[in-house]
Amino acid sequence: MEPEENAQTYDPSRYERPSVTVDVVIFTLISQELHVLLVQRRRWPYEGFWAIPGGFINMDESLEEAARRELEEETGVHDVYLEQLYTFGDVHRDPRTRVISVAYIALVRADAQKIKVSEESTDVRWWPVRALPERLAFDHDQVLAYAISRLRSKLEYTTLAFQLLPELFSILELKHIYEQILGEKLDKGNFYRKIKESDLLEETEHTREGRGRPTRLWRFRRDRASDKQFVFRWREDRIDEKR
Amino acid sequence: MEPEENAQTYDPSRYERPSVTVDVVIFTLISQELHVLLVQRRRWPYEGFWAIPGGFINMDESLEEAARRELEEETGVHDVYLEQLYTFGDVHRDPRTRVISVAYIALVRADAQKIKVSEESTDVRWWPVRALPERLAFDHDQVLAYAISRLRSKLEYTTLAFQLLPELFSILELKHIYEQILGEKLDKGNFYRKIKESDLLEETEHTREGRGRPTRLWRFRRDRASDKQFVFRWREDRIDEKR
DNA sequence: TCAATAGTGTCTTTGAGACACTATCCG
DNA sequence: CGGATAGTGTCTCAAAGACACTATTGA
Repeated sequence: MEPEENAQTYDPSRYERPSVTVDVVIFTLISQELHVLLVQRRRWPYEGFWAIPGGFINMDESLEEAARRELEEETGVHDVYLEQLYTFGDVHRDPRTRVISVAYIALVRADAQKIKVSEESTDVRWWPVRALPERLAFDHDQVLAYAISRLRSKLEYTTLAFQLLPELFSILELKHIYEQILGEKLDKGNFYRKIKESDLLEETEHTREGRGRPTRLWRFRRDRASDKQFVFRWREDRIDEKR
Repeated sequence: MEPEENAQTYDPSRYERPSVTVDVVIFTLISQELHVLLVQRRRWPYEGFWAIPGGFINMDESLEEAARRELEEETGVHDVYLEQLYTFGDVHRDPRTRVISVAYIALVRADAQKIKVSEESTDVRWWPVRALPERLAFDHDQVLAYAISRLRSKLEYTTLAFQLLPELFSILELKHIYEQILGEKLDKGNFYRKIKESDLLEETEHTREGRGRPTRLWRFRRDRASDKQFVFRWREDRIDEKR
Protein backbone atom coordinates (compact mmCIF):
# COMPACT_ATOMS: atom_id res chain seq x y z
CA MET A 1 0.00 0.00 0.00
CA GLU A 2 1.11 3.52 -0.70
CA PRO A 3 1.46 6.17 1.96
CA GLU A 4 -1.28 8.75 2.27
CA GLU A 5 -3.85 6.28 1.19
CA ASN A 6 -7.51 7.01 1.78
CA ALA A 7 -10.91 6.19 0.38
CA GLN A 8 -10.21 8.23 -2.71
CA THR A 9 -6.79 6.97 -3.63
CA TYR A 10 -7.26 3.33 -2.74
CA ASP A 11 -7.15 1.19 -5.83
CA PRO A 12 -8.51 -2.32 -5.29
CA SER A 13 -7.24 -3.63 -8.59
CA ARG A 14 -3.63 -3.41 -7.53
CA TYR A 15 -3.54 -6.99 -6.28
CA GLU A 16 -4.23 -10.00 -8.42
CA ARG A 17 -7.15 -11.86 -6.94
CA PRO A 18 -8.04 -15.54 -6.68
CA SER A 19 -11.51 -16.86 -7.39
CA VAL A 20 -13.57 -17.82 -4.39
CA THR A 21 -16.14 -20.58 -4.43
CA VAL A 22 -18.44 -22.08 -1.86
CA ASP A 23 -18.87 -25.84 -1.80
CA VAL A 24 -21.63 -27.43 0.21
CA VAL A 25 -21.45 -31.00 1.47
CA ILE A 26 -25.13 -31.88 1.82
CA PHE A 27 -26.01 -34.79 4.08
CA THR A 28 -29.31 -36.50 4.57
CA LEU A 29 -30.70 -39.80 5.81
CA ILE A 30 -32.34 -42.10 3.31
CA SER A 31 -33.84 -45.25 4.76
CA GLN A 32 -31.84 -44.72 7.91
CA GLU A 33 -28.56 -44.46 6.04
CA LEU A 34 -26.34 -41.42 5.76
CA HIS A 35 -26.15 -40.06 2.21
CA VAL A 36 -24.36 -37.17 0.56
CA LEU A 37 -25.37 -35.23 -2.55
CA LEU A 38 -22.93 -35.18 -5.45
CA VAL A 39 -23.17 -33.75 -8.94
CA GLN A 40 -21.60 -35.18 -12.06
CA ARG A 41 -19.64 -32.60 -14.00
CA ARG A 42 -20.63 -31.93 -17.55
CA ARG A 43 -17.52 -30.03 -18.60
CA TRP A 44 -13.81 -29.67 -18.30
CA PRO A 45 -12.12 -29.85 -15.89
CA TYR A 46 -12.88 -33.27 -14.43
CA GLU A 47 -15.62 -33.89 -16.96
CA GLY A 48 -17.69 -36.89 -15.93
CA PHE A 49 -16.34 -36.90 -12.39
CA TRP A 50 -18.59 -36.58 -9.37
CA ALA A 51 -18.13 -33.40 -7.34
CA ILE A 52 -19.44 -31.61 -4.31
CA PRO A 53 -21.96 -28.99 -5.42
CA GLY A 54 -20.79 -25.41 -5.25
CA GLY A 55 -20.04 -22.32 -7.23
CA PHE A 56 -18.53 -18.89 -7.32
CA ILE A 57 -19.66 -16.36 -4.78
CA ASN A 58 -21.34 -13.16 -5.82
CA MET A 59 -19.90 -9.87 -4.70
CA ASP A 60 -23.03 -8.88 -2.83
CA GLU A 61 -23.61 -11.99 -0.74
CA SER A 62 -21.87 -13.30 2.36
CA LEU A 63 -20.29 -16.73 2.40
CA GLU A 64 -23.20 -18.24 4.22
CA GLU A 65 -25.67 -16.61 1.87
CA ALA A 66 -23.74 -18.08 -1.03
CA ALA A 67 -23.86 -21.50 0.59
CA ARG A 68 -27.63 -21.22 1.09
CA ARG A 69 -28.07 -20.17 -2.49
CA GLU A 70 -26.10 -23.13 -3.77
CA LEU A 71 -28.03 -25.44 -1.50
CA GLU A 72 -31.32 -24.10 -2.73
CA GLU A 73 -30.22 -24.35 -6.35
CA GLU A 74 -29.22 -27.98 -5.96
CA THR A 75 -31.89 -29.34 -3.66
CA GLY A 76 -34.60 -26.74 -3.43
CA VAL A 77 -34.42 -26.84 0.37
CA HIS A 78 -34.01 -23.92 2.75
CA ASP A 79 -34.00 -23.37 6.49
CA VAL A 80 -31.49 -26.10 7.07
CA TYR A 81 -28.60 -26.53 9.41
CA LEU A 82 -25.49 -25.05 7.84
CA GLU A 83 -22.00 -24.91 9.22
CA GLN A 84 -18.69 -23.77 7.84
CA LEU A 85 -16.30 -26.69 7.52
CA TYR A 86 -12.93 -25.50 6.29
CA THR A 87 -11.36 -23.37 3.58
CA PHE A 88 -9.28 -25.13 0.97
CA GLY A 89 -6.75 -23.03 -0.86
CA ASP A 90 -3.91 -25.04 -2.35
CA VAL A 91 -2.47 -23.36 -5.39
CA HIS A 92 -3.23 -25.99 -8.01
CA ARG A 93 -6.40 -27.52 -6.72
CA ASP A 94 -8.29 -26.22 -9.76
CA PRO A 95 -6.57 -26.28 -13.17
CA ARG A 96 -8.54 -23.30 -14.47
CA THR A 97 -7.23 -20.65 -12.16
CA ARG A 98 -6.40 -20.06 -8.54
CA VAL A 99 -9.52 -21.07 -6.63
CA ILE A 100 -10.09 -20.80 -2.92
CA SER A 101 -13.01 -22.81 -1.77
CA VAL A 102 -14.93 -22.31 1.46
CA ALA A 103 -16.60 -25.61 2.29
CA TYR A 104 -19.83 -25.87 4.25
CA ILE A 105 -21.75 -28.79 5.73
CA ALA A 106 -25.53 -28.86 5.38
CA LEU A 107 -27.89 -31.29 7.05
CA VAL A 108 -31.28 -31.69 5.43
CA ARG A 109 -34.23 -33.68 6.64
CA ALA A 110 -34.90 -37.03 5.15
CA ASP A 111 -38.30 -35.96 3.85
CA ALA A 112 -37.29 -32.80 2.04
CA GLN A 113 -35.62 -33.87 -1.15
CA LYS A 114 -36.39 -32.25 -4.41
CA ILE A 115 -33.28 -32.62 -6.46
CA LYS A 116 -32.96 -31.00 -9.82
CA VAL A 117 -30.15 -31.35 -12.31
CA SER A 118 -28.63 -28.00 -13.16
CA GLU A 119 -27.27 -26.96 -16.49
CA GLU A 120 -23.71 -27.56 -15.42
CA SER A 121 -24.20 -31.19 -14.45
CA THR A 122 -25.17 -34.32 -16.26
CA ASP A 123 -26.52 -35.95 -13.13
CA VAL A 124 -27.20 -35.38 -9.44
CA ARG A 125 -27.42 -38.23 -6.96
CA TRP A 126 -27.56 -39.08 -3.30
CA TRP A 127 -24.62 -41.35 -2.53
CA PRO A 128 -24.46 -43.49 0.60
CA VAL A 129 -21.33 -42.53 2.47
CA ARG A 130 -20.48 -46.19 2.78
CA ALA A 131 -20.19 -46.53 -0.99
CA LEU A 132 -18.91 -43.37 -2.57
CA PRO A 133 -17.43 -42.97 -6.05
CA GLU A 134 -13.82 -44.00 -6.30
CA ARG A 135 -12.35 -40.66 -7.18
CA LEU A 136 -14.02 -37.28 -7.01
CA ALA A 137 -13.27 -34.11 -8.94
CA PHE A 138 -10.66 -31.61 -7.70
CA ASP A 139 -9.63 -32.26 -4.08
CA HIS A 140 -13.18 -33.21 -3.20
CA ASP A 141 -12.17 -36.60 -1.81
CA GLN A 142 -10.35 -34.72 0.87
CA VAL A 143 -13.16 -32.26 1.45
CA LEU A 144 -15.73 -35.01 1.78
CA ALA A 145 -13.59 -37.14 4.05
CA TYR A 146 -13.11 -34.20 6.33
CA ALA A 147 -16.82 -33.39 6.31
CA ILE A 148 -17.71 -36.93 7.34
CA SER A 149 -15.12 -36.94 10.07
CA ARG A 150 -16.37 -33.61 11.41
CA LEU A 151 -19.95 -34.82 11.33
CA ARG A 152 -19.10 -37.94 13.31
CA SER A 153 -17.17 -35.98 15.81
CA LYS A 154 -19.81 -33.33 16.34
CA LEU A 155 -22.57 -35.82 16.84
CA GLU A 156 -21.00 -36.79 20.09
CA TYR A 157 -21.29 -33.46 21.72
CA THR A 158 -24.06 -31.62 19.97
CA THR A 159 -27.68 -32.09 19.11
CA LEU A 160 -26.79 -32.15 15.48
CA ALA A 161 -28.38 -35.51 14.74
CA PHE A 162 -31.82 -34.06 15.32
CA GLN A 163 -31.37 -31.96 12.22
CA LEU A 164 -31.60 -35.11 10.17
CA LEU A 165 -34.81 -36.37 11.74
CA PRO A 166 -38.42 -35.73 10.81
CA GLU A 167 -40.69 -33.88 13.21
CA LEU A 168 -41.77 -37.04 15.05
CA PHE A 169 -39.51 -39.98 15.63
CA SER A 170 -38.93 -42.85 18.03
CA ILE A 171 -36.02 -43.15 20.39
CA LEU A 172 -34.80 -46.28 18.69
CA GLU A 173 -34.78 -44.47 15.36
CA LEU A 174 -32.61 -41.82 16.91
CA LYS A 175 -30.33 -44.52 18.30
CA HIS A 176 -30.13 -45.99 14.83
CA ILE A 177 -28.95 -42.71 13.40
CA TYR A 178 -26.26 -42.45 16.00
CA GLU A 179 -25.18 -45.95 15.13
CA GLN A 180 -25.13 -45.16 11.44
CA ILE A 181 -23.06 -42.09 11.80
CA LEU A 182 -20.76 -43.28 14.54
CA GLY A 183 -20.40 -46.62 12.83
CA GLU A 184 -20.91 -48.86 15.85
CA LYS A 185 -23.63 -50.51 17.93
CA LEU A 186 -24.93 -48.76 21.01
CA ASP A 187 -26.62 -50.26 24.06
CA LYS A 188 -30.37 -49.80 24.02
CA GLY A 189 -30.82 -49.35 27.75
CA ASN A 190 -28.00 -46.90 28.10
CA PHE A 191 -29.24 -44.94 25.13
CA TYR A 192 -32.71 -44.64 26.62
CA ARG A 193 -31.22 -43.53 29.91
CA LYS A 194 -29.01 -40.85 28.41
CA ILE A 195 -31.54 -39.39 26.07
CA LYS A 196 -34.18 -39.24 28.76
CA GLU A 197 -31.81 -37.61 31.23
CA SER A 198 -30.86 -35.01 28.64
CA ASP A 199 -34.40 -33.69 28.70
CA LEU A 200 -34.15 -32.77 25.05
CA LEU A 201 -37.15 -34.74 23.92
CA GLU A 202 -40.81 -34.06 24.37
CA GLU A 203 -43.17 -37.00 24.49
CA THR A 204 -46.15 -36.86 22.15
CA GLU A 205 -49.44 -38.75 22.08
CA HIS A 206 -48.48 -40.36 18.83
CA THR A 207 -47.33 -43.89 18.34
CA ARG A 208 -46.42 -45.88 15.30
CA GLU A 209 -47.55 -49.45 14.68
CA GLY A 210 -45.10 -52.06 13.59
CA ARG A 211 -44.73 -55.77 13.83
CA GLY A 212 -44.31 -55.85 17.60
CA ARG A 213 -45.23 -53.40 20.33
CA PRO A 214 -46.07 -49.97 18.90
CA THR A 215 -43.47 -47.34 19.46
CA ARG A 216 -43.96 -43.99 21.11
CA LEU A 217 -43.06 -40.92 19.04
CA TRP A 218 -41.14 -37.93 20.37
CA ARG A 219 -40.42 -34.42 19.32
CA PHE A 220 -37.12 -32.55 19.61
CA ARG A 221 -37.27 -29.60 22.00
CA ARG A 222 -35.47 -26.93 20.05
CA ASP A 223 -35.70 -24.52 22.94
CA ARG A 224 -33.51 -26.77 25.07
CA ALA A 225 -30.95 -27.42 22.44
CA SER A 226 -28.82 -24.40 23.06
CA ASP A 227 -28.44 -24.39 26.82
CA LYS A 228 -28.13 -28.11 27.28
CA GLN A 229 -25.96 -29.96 24.90
CA PHE A 230 -26.36 -33.66 24.50
CA VAL A 231 -22.95 -35.06 25.09
CA PHE A 232 -23.30 -38.51 23.87
CA ARG A 233 -19.99 -39.93 24.63
CA TRP A 234 -16.37 -39.23 24.84
CA ARG A 235 -14.12 -41.12 22.46
CA GLU A 236 -10.43 -41.48 23.13
CA ASP A 237 -9.64 -41.67 19.46
CA ARG A 238 -11.49 -38.54 18.60
CA ILE A 239 -10.10 -36.79 15.57
CA ASP A 240 -11.88 -33.76 14.36
CA GLU A 241 -9.05 -31.73 13.11
CA LYS A 242 -7.35 -31.55 9.82
CA ARG A 243 -3.72 -30.66 9.54
CA MET B 1 -19.82 -21.28 -17.92
CA GLU B 2 -20.18 -21.77 -21.61
CA PRO B 3 -20.72 -25.12 -23.23
CA GLU B 4 -17.73 -26.75 -24.88
CA GLU B 5 -15.41 -25.14 -22.46
CA ASN B 6 -11.88 -26.44 -22.14
CA ALA B 7 -8.44 -25.30 -21.12
CA GLN B 8 -8.17 -23.09 -24.16
CA THR B 9 -11.50 -21.35 -24.04
CA TYR B 10 -11.80 -20.93 -20.30
CA ASP B 11 -11.59 -17.30 -19.34
CA PRO B 12 -10.95 -16.73 -15.65
CA SER B 13 -11.70 -13.03 -15.80
CA ARG B 14 -15.39 -13.55 -16.43
CA TYR B 15 -16.28 -13.38 -12.75
CA GLU B 16 -15.62 -10.44 -10.52
CA ARG B 17 -13.40 -11.57 -7.69
CA PRO B 18 -13.11 -10.63 -4.05
CA SER B 19 -9.80 -9.99 -2.35
CA VAL B 20 -8.56 -12.72 -0.06
CA THR B 21 -6.47 -12.08 3.01
CA VAL B 22 -5.02 -14.25 5.70
CA ASP B 23 -5.15 -13.02 9.29
CA VAL B 24 -3.13 -14.71 11.99
CA VAL B 25 -4.08 -14.57 15.63
CA ILE B 26 -0.74 -15.14 17.32
CA PHE B 27 -0.76 -16.34 20.91
CA THR B 28 2.08 -16.69 23.34
CA LEU B 29 2.71 -16.88 27.06
CA ILE B 30 4.52 -14.01 28.69
CA SER B 31 5.25 -14.48 32.37
CA GLN B 32 2.70 -17.26 32.49
CA GLU B 33 -0.03 -15.10 31.00
CA LEU B 34 -1.70 -15.58 27.65
CA HIS B 35 -0.96 -12.77 25.20
CA VAL B 36 -1.94 -12.00 21.63
CA LEU B 37 -0.03 -9.97 19.05
CA LEU B 38 -1.77 -6.94 17.56
CA VAL B 39 -0.58 -4.27 15.14
CA GLN B 40 -1.62 -0.65 15.12
CA ARG B 41 -2.75 0.50 11.69
CA ARG B 42 -0.91 3.40 10.13
CA ARG B 43 -3.42 4.15 7.40
CA TRP B 44 -7.01 4.28 6.36
CA PRO B 45 -9.20 2.40 6.99
CA TYR B 46 -9.25 2.14 10.78
CA GLU B 47 -6.15 4.30 11.08
CA GLY B 48 -4.83 4.13 14.63
CA PHE B 49 -6.89 1.07 15.53
CA TRP B 50 -5.34 -2.17 16.66
CA ALA B 51 -5.76 -5.10 14.32
CA ILE B 52 -4.89 -8.73 13.92
CA PRO B 53 -1.83 -9.01 11.66
CA GLY B 54 -2.50 -10.27 8.18
CA GLY B 55 -2.37 -9.43 4.52
CA PHE B 56 -3.32 -10.35 1.01
CA ILE B 57 -2.41 -13.77 -0.26
CA ASN B 58 -0.09 -14.20 -3.18
CA MET B 59 -1.25 -16.21 -6.16
CA ASP B 60 1.54 -18.72 -5.83
CA GLU B 61 1.21 -19.62 -2.16
CA SER B 62 -1.31 -21.76 -0.32
CA LEU B 63 -3.36 -20.34 2.54
CA GLU B 64 -1.16 -21.91 5.14
CA GLU B 65 1.97 -20.68 3.38
CA ALA B 66 0.51 -17.20 3.39
CA ALA B 67 -0.20 -17.50 7.10
CA ARG B 68 3.36 -18.62 7.77
CA ARG B 69 4.71 -15.76 5.73
CA GLU B 70 2.65 -13.23 7.64
CA LEU B 71 3.70 -14.80 10.90
CA GLU B 72 7.35 -14.64 9.94
CA GLU B 73 7.01 -11.05 8.77
CA GLU B 74 5.44 -9.96 12.03
CA THR B 75 7.34 -11.99 14.58
CA GLY B 76 10.28 -13.54 12.82
CA VAL B 77 9.29 -16.99 14.11
CA HIS B 78 8.82 -20.17 12.12
CA ASP B 79 8.09 -23.83 12.82
CA VAL B 80 5.12 -23.02 14.99
CA TYR B 81 1.77 -24.56 15.54
CA LEU B 82 -0.69 -23.16 13.04
CA GLU B 83 -4.34 -23.98 12.64
CA GLN B 84 -7.09 -22.62 10.47
CA LEU B 85 -9.75 -20.92 12.56
CA TYR B 86 -12.58 -19.70 10.37
CA THR B 87 -13.21 -17.75 7.20
CA PHE B 88 -14.93 -14.41 7.52
CA GLY B 89 -16.69 -13.13 4.47
CA ASP B 90 -19.39 -10.61 5.25
CA VAL B 91 -19.91 -8.20 2.41
CA HIS B 92 -18.98 -4.97 4.12
CA ARG B 93 -16.39 -6.07 6.61
CA ASP B 94 -13.75 -4.00 4.83
CA PRO B 95 -14.67 -0.57 3.44
CA ARG B 96 -12.07 -0.73 0.67
CA THR B 97 -13.48 -3.61 -1.29
CA ARG B 98 -14.97 -7.05 -0.82
CA VAL B 99 -12.50 -8.91 1.36
CA ILE B 100 -12.68 -12.50 2.44
CA SER B 101 -10.39 -13.28 5.27
CA VAL B 102 -9.14 -16.71 6.26
CA ALA B 103 -8.18 -16.53 9.92
CA TYR B 104 -5.51 -18.72 11.48
CA ILE B 105 -4.41 -19.32 15.03
CA ALA B 106 -0.68 -19.56 15.76
CA LEU B 107 0.91 -20.60 19.03
CA VAL B 108 4.46 -19.48 19.57
CA ARG B 109 6.79 -20.37 22.38
CA ALA B 110 7.31 -17.89 25.11
CA ASP B 111 11.04 -17.64 24.42
CA ALA B 112 10.89 -16.92 20.70
CA GLN B 113 9.78 -13.35 20.32
CA LYS B 114 11.42 -11.01 17.93
CA ILE B 115 8.81 -8.50 17.02
CA LYS B 116 9.44 -5.91 14.37
CA VAL B 117 7.25 -3.07 13.29
CA SER B 118 6.44 -3.27 9.62
CA GLU B 119 6.01 -0.35 7.29
CA GLU B 120 2.23 -0.59 7.45
CA SER B 121 1.96 -0.26 11.20
CA THR B 122 2.85 2.38 13.70
CA ASP B 123 3.24 -0.12 16.51
CA VAL B 124 3.18 -3.81 17.31
CA ARG B 125 2.47 -5.14 20.79
CA TRP B 126 1.71 -8.23 22.79
CA TRP B 127 -1.61 -7.68 24.55
CA PRO B 128 -2.71 -9.78 27.51
CA VAL B 129 -6.01 -11.38 26.59
CA ARG B 130 -7.40 -10.22 29.91
CA ALA B 131 -6.95 -6.56 28.93
CA LEU B 132 -7.41 -6.05 25.24
CA PRO B 133 -8.05 -2.77 23.44
CA GLU B 134 -11.65 -1.62 23.55
CA ARG B 135 -12.39 -1.79 19.87
CA LEU B 136 -10.35 -3.39 17.13
CA ALA B 137 -10.20 -2.65 13.41
CA PHE B 138 -12.65 -4.30 10.98
CA ASP B 139 -14.50 -7.24 12.55
CA HIS B 140 -11.41 -8.25 14.44
CA ASP B 141 -13.16 -8.16 17.82
CA GLN B 142 -15.23 -11.02 16.59
CA VAL B 143 -12.28 -12.86 15.09
CA LEU B 144 -10.26 -12.55 18.26
CA ALA B 145 -13.11 -13.57 20.52
CA TYR B 146 -13.65 -16.64 18.44
CA ALA B 147 -9.95 -17.48 18.47
CA ILE B 148 -9.81 -17.30 22.24
CA SER B 149 -12.89 -19.41 22.60
CA ARG B 150 -11.52 -22.01 20.22
CA LEU B 151 -8.21 -22.06 22.04
CA ARG B 152 -9.90 -22.67 25.38
CA SER B 153 -12.05 -25.36 23.97
CA LYS B 154 -9.26 -27.19 22.23
CA LEU B 155 -7.05 -27.22 25.25
CA GLU B 156 -9.43 -29.62 26.86
CA TYR B 157 -9.06 -32.34 24.35
CA THR B 158 -5.75 -31.81 22.63
CA THR B 159 -2.12 -31.45 23.50
CA LEU B 160 -2.17 -27.92 22.24
CA ALA B 161 -0.94 -26.33 25.44
CA PHE B 162 2.45 -27.94 24.98
CA GLN B 163 3.01 -25.73 21.96
CA LEU B 164 3.29 -22.78 24.30
CA LEU B 165 5.85 -24.36 26.59
CA PRO B 166 9.63 -24.39 26.41
CA GLU B 167 11.49 -27.64 25.88
CA LEU B 168 11.71 -28.42 29.59
CA PHE B 169 9.02 -27.54 32.07
CA SER B 170 7.54 -28.64 35.37
CA ILE B 171 4.14 -30.19 35.80
CA LEU B 172 2.96 -27.32 37.92
CA GLU B 173 3.94 -24.87 35.19
CA LEU B 174 1.82 -26.84 32.79
CA LYS B 175 -1.03 -26.77 35.27
CA HIS B 176 -0.61 -23.03 35.49
CA ILE B 177 -1.01 -22.66 31.75
CA TYR B 178 -4.17 -24.68 31.80
CA GLU B 179 -5.45 -22.46 34.57
CA GLN B 180 -4.57 -19.34 32.63
CA ILE B 181 -6.26 -20.39 29.48
CA LEU B 182 -9.27 -22.10 31.01
CA GLY B 183 -9.64 -19.28 33.48
CA GLU B 184 -10.12 -21.37 36.62
CA LYS B 185 -8.18 -23.16 39.35
CA LEU B 186 -7.41 -26.84 38.96
CA ASP B 187 -6.70 -29.41 41.63
CA LYS B 188 -3.02 -30.20 41.97
CA GLY B 189 -3.40 -33.87 42.81
CA ASN B 190 -5.88 -34.57 40.07
CA PHE B 191 -3.72 -32.73 37.58
CA TYR B 192 -0.70 -34.82 38.48
CA ARG B 193 -2.76 -37.97 38.20
CA LYS B 194 -4.19 -37.17 34.79
CA ILE B 195 -1.02 -35.94 33.19
CA LYS B 196 0.92 -38.96 34.45
CA GLU B 197 -1.73 -41.37 33.24
CA SER B 198 -1.69 -39.76 29.82
CA ASP B 199 1.89 -40.87 29.34
CA LEU B 200 2.58 -37.79 27.28
CA LEU B 201 5.50 -36.59 29.34
CA GLU B 202 9.01 -37.89 29.57
CA GLU B 203 10.89 -37.39 32.79
CA THR B 204 14.31 -35.78 32.51
CA GLU B 205 17.27 -35.63 34.88
CA HIS B 206 16.90 -31.90 35.16
CA THR B 207 15.44 -30.03 38.06
CA ARG B 208 15.01 -26.39 38.79
CA GLU B 209 15.78 -24.75 42.12
CA GLY B 210 13.32 -22.43 43.72
CA ARG B 211 12.44 -21.32 47.18
CA GLY B 212 11.17 -24.70 48.35
CA ARG B 213 11.72 -28.21 47.10
CA PRO B 214 13.32 -28.22 43.64
CA THR B 215 11.03 -29.23 40.85
CA ARG B 216 11.53 -31.99 38.34
CA LEU B 217 11.55 -30.98 34.68
CA TRP B 218 9.75 -32.91 31.97
CA ARG B 219 9.76 -33.05 28.23
CA PHE B 220 6.74 -33.40 25.95
CA ARG B 221 6.71 -36.67 24.00
CA ARG B 222 5.79 -35.51 20.56
CA ASP B 223 5.65 -39.07 19.30
CA ARG B 224 2.77 -39.87 21.62
CA ALA B 225 0.80 -36.76 20.87
CA SER B 226 -1.00 -38.07 17.84
CA ASP B 227 -2.21 -41.45 18.99
CA LYS B 228 -3.11 -40.49 22.49
CA GLN B 229 -4.87 -37.27 23.04
CA PHE B 230 -4.85 -35.65 26.41
CA VAL B 231 -8.46 -35.17 27.23
CA PHE B 232 -8.28 -32.91 30.12
CA ARG B 233 -11.85 -32.61 31.00
CA TRP B 234 -15.29 -32.56 29.66
CA ARG B 235 -17.28 -29.39 30.17
CA GLU B 236 -21.04 -29.35 29.90
CA ASP B 237 -21.02 -25.77 28.75
CA ARG B 238 -18.57 -26.37 26.01
CA ILE B 239 -18.95 -23.93 23.19
CA ASP B 240 -16.51 -24.09 20.38
CA GLU B 241 -18.74 -23.12 17.57
CA LYS B 242 -19.63 -19.86 16.11
CA ARG B 243 -23.23 -19.18 15.25
C1' DT C 1 -49.43 -69.37 22.91
C1' DC C 2 -45.00 -67.39 20.47
C1' DA C 3 -42.32 -64.11 17.79
C1' DA C 4 -41.16 -59.56 17.47
C1' DT C 5 -40.24 -55.21 18.84
C1' DA C 6 -40.41 -51.53 22.77
C1' DG C 7 -38.89 -50.15 26.91
C1' DT C 8 -37.00 -50.62 32.19
C1' DG C 9 -34.00 -51.93 36.21
C1' DT C 10 -29.86 -52.92 38.30
C1' DC C 11 -25.07 -54.34 39.12
C1' DT C 12 -20.31 -53.35 38.16
C1' DT C 13 -16.60 -50.62 36.83
C1' DT C 14 -14.37 -46.34 35.84
C1' DG C 15 -12.89 -42.03 36.55
C1' DA C 16 -13.41 -37.20 38.23
C1' DG C 17 -13.12 -34.33 42.18
C1' DA C 18 -12.02 -33.17 47.03
C1' DC C 19 -8.68 -33.04 50.17
C1' DA C 20 -5.35 -34.69 53.44
C1' DC C 21 -1.00 -36.30 53.60
C1' DT C 22 4.24 -36.86 52.77
C1' DA C 23 8.82 -35.04 50.68
C1' DT C 24 12.68 -31.99 50.08
C1' DC C 25 14.67 -27.81 49.77
C1' DC C 26 16.55 -23.21 52.45
C1' DG C 27 17.34 -20.58 56.23
C1' DC D 1 13.16 -26.38 63.57
C1' DG D 2 9.48 -23.89 60.23
C1' DG D 3 8.11 -21.93 55.94
C1' DA D 4 7.77 -22.83 51.25
C1' DT D 5 7.06 -25.35 47.38
C1' DA D 6 6.78 -30.24 45.16
C1' DG D 7 4.50 -34.28 44.83
C1' DT D 8 1.40 -38.66 46.52
C1' DG D 9 -2.55 -41.39 48.40
C1' DT D 10 -7.13 -42.29 49.18
C1' DC D 11 -12.12 -41.70 49.79
C1' DT D 12 -16.48 -40.57 47.73
C1' DC D 13 -19.73 -39.99 44.35
C1' DA D 14 -21.62 -39.89 39.72
C1' DA D 15 -21.76 -41.54 35.24
C1' DA D 16 -20.89 -45.24 31.64
C1' DG D 17 -21.38 -49.84 30.22
C1' DA D 18 -23.11 -54.63 30.36
C1' DC D 19 -26.92 -57.19 30.45
C1' DA D 20 -31.05 -59.31 32.19
C1' DC D 21 -35.54 -58.34 32.74
C1' DT D 22 -40.60 -56.78 31.74
C1' DA D 23 -44.31 -54.83 28.36
C1' DT D 24 -47.36 -54.76 24.48
C1' DT D 25 -48.60 -55.71 20.15
C1' DG D 26 -50.29 -59.23 16.10
C1' DA D 27 -50.79 -63.79 14.42
